Amino acid sequence: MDNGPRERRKSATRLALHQAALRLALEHGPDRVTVESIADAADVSRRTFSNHFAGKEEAIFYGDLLRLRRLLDLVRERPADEPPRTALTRAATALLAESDRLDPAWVAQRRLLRGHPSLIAHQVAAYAAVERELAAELGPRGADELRSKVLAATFLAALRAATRHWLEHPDRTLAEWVTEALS
Amino acid sequence: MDNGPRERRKSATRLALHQAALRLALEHGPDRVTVESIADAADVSRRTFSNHFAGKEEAIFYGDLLRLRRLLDLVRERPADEPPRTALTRAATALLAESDRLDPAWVAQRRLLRGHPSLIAHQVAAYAAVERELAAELGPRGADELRSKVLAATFLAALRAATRHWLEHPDRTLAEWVTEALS
DNA sequence: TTCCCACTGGGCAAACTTGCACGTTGGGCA
DNA sequence: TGCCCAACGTGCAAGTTTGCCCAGTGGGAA
Repeated sequence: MDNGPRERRKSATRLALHQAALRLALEHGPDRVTVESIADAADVSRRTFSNHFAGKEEAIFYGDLLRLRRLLDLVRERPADEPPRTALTRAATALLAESDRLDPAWVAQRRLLRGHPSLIAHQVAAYAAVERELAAELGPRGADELRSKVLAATFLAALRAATRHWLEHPDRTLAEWVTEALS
Repeated sequence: MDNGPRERRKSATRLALHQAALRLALEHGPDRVTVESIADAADVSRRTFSNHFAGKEEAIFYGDLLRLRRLLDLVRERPADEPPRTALTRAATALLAESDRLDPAWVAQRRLLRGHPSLIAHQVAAYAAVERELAAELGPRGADELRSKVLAATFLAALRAATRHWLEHPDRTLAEWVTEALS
């Protein structure tokens, strides 16, 4: 983390592109949004958009990617001798504790997904990549290769299920659903 | 005027540096402000400051420079057959009409000048350069070389005098003082 | 079908910003 | 007086953004 003006500017434009993409997608529907309109909304050239994202879907899901990477970091921050399942549960709890103020953009993003199967392809690809990283992180904690993969897959699946469930039953907090799902 | 993202960003940086410089100079005094602190306040590197301004004084007076350049443009916008003095008067009136919402930063800037003679050197240099440009603009309107220079000099001097007077006697508007001074 | 056109992805050079390094300067202190 | 050091100005290479370019794609009209 260099934290000089250069890095700050770079992630600022990336964030601006993501937020513009998400806002426009929610506003007009994901299909009626052009890369150019996103770039304009972020006060950046179309070319610069391509420097950051391979397509509008990637820009829309950038927030999700950040969230997943944060989860990975939290897992890595767990003590190295912690058993795999404990580390995963604690990391998930920590992630939810960080974002207790429920990010409305993220909720909107989730709802956006439901009606647009084309977007889901990118979503699962992103999750698959993170899943591999997550499994790799579990090896050093005493899980063989297969068990690592299974744990990572089921863990993320449980998270997704709890989130989906929460969107339909907001009567309890997301944290509660997640805790229950992980048990 | 290209008005693409690049130009917008560039003048935004310049403006941010100017405003940071002015704010810090008013806050701590012009002598106790370093180039680095200005750059930090504008979220820009020290090197970038040097790419825009030769020194902190230039950054502080950038607003003045913009104002003078705007005056020059207004003179150029006057009909080409308008006699020199009329064009000058009308341009000054137009400039005042544009900035009727009295820019508090500009007022503060003027007050800042009064206690710091070192800053005045830069100020007069800037005015001298504009004065030459202004004189050059008067030639095509039927004034010989000497008369152009005299007109430009007296015109700017009258503006400065009216402004100074207004700072001490804010009981009438700047526009009124200027109109009176130019007559 | 064929043509047209908006949208897209990406190569390329130029512009802008940045980090680093180096030499200079001017004020404070031993 | 001589030394030290913060602030400054600037050359240079690398990173980022931009404008312009061209080729590929897909959907709609002739």
